[in-house]
Amino acid sequence: MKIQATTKDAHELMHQGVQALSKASIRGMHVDVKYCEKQHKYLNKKCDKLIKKFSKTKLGKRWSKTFLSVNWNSDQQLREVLFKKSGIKPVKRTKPSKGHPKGQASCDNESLELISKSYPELKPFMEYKKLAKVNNTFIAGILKEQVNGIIHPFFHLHIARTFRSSSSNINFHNQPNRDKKQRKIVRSSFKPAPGFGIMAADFSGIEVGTSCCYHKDKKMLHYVRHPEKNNMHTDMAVQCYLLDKFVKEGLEKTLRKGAKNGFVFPQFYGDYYKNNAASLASWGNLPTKGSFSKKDGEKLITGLSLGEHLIKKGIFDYDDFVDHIQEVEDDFWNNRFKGYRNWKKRNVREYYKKGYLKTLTGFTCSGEMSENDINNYPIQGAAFHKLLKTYIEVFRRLAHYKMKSFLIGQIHDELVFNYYPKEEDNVLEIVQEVACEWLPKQWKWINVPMVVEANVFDVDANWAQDSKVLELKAA
DNA sequence: GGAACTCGCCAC
DNA sequence: AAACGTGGCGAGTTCC
Repeated sequence: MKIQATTKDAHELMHQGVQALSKASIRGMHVDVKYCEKQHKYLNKKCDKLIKKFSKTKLGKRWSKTFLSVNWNSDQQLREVLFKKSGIKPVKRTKPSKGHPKGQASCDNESLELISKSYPELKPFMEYKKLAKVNNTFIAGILKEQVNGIIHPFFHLHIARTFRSSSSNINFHNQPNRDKKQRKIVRSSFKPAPGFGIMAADFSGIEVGTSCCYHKDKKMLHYVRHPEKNNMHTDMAVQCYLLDKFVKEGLEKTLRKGAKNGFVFPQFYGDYYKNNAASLASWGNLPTKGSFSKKDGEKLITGLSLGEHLIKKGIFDYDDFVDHIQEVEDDFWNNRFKGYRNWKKRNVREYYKKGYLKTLTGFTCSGEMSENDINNYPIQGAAFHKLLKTYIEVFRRLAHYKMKSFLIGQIHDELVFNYYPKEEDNVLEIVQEVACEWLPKQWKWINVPMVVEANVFDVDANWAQDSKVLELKAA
């Protein structure tokens, strides 16, 4: 696989991008060293306590007896204890590799979660693993990289095969966000320069929007251009779970998330209905084998449980549900988004004919690619390039107007600033102007509105504290 | 004592 | 027929 900037525009994007991003690395971002050190000690203590608790249980004792030198961080030892000494049946296996052609019995969190239903004593151990990850990877990482309270994460443009960026030392791209507890612990470490505030500007639905620039699918364009009329993820939740109506509060909101993260996005990346069904079931609190019952799933707004509701619709067990999701998949590509499907077919055909692909942003991908790769790379790359071009221009304008506010980095579809309080509105205005109006003028192939969600944190507040949210759109 | 591999998990 | 895209990194393990 090889990818090259084959237009002047693409070349300039890389050169200017490298310069703008390195300036952020050089300037760096402030971290709260005292907080990190305190948190590090506290988490170590907490981890010790959890392990002490676990080591007194049956499984814990068995582990100690089995090995001369116990290592609570060794998955190999855990495997031995669970699957050999205790006779527990593995939930799934790891990917086949050189050393293990059939894969090994997996002991990831998903497996432990299921096993813990019969062995609740595993709970403190699972908690330990979570906290150890936060402590050793994130808090320790910051302490290791900080110099005088400032870290200097790198942003690379030459690593990702899609010409996305990557980040290292520390990796600014994977700081915990979804899990509230982890987010709080880790993001509290990041603070603005004294007297400044943190601001983050997210491009909403950038990958879906960028896919539209390629396939121009009518229905998807309608969804993206008129989100207030129809909402793709809501519609898919209704279809996947056979809802009669969708209500914004309650379980339906979770089911919408399920449809988005368990069906729509995985489908875009090339996943298929069997995996989707399992994911959708777990989002809906349904069993992934056997019959559904009244007890399954939380209550819908109608008063019925989700399990009860599905039985009423003729979905009696998990296998019925899988069949149903297969039909949803079929409808998704052959009916709802057939324009997208046709583009994928054309795209693959073109690649096999010519041996390379072109992205809308002027990059050429050649070499060996799978069909999923062929349809993903151009979208993922161009989506990031929208952010990068915006980053460069915003950077240029901040300097041009001699503003104090500055960019500290980027997270794929999100610009991150330190804003100077008096310039708050100016920064928002610049982002709005550049992202929503200037960018679509530069790249005429952009056929969907650019929408930005700005998160403005209080002055001197850290990255985990409250922020106000503003939506920026073209005037 | 380090390189390479494996697994797991964090982000988009 | 097969079956999820892109990264970084910690920790354990294996091999040289």
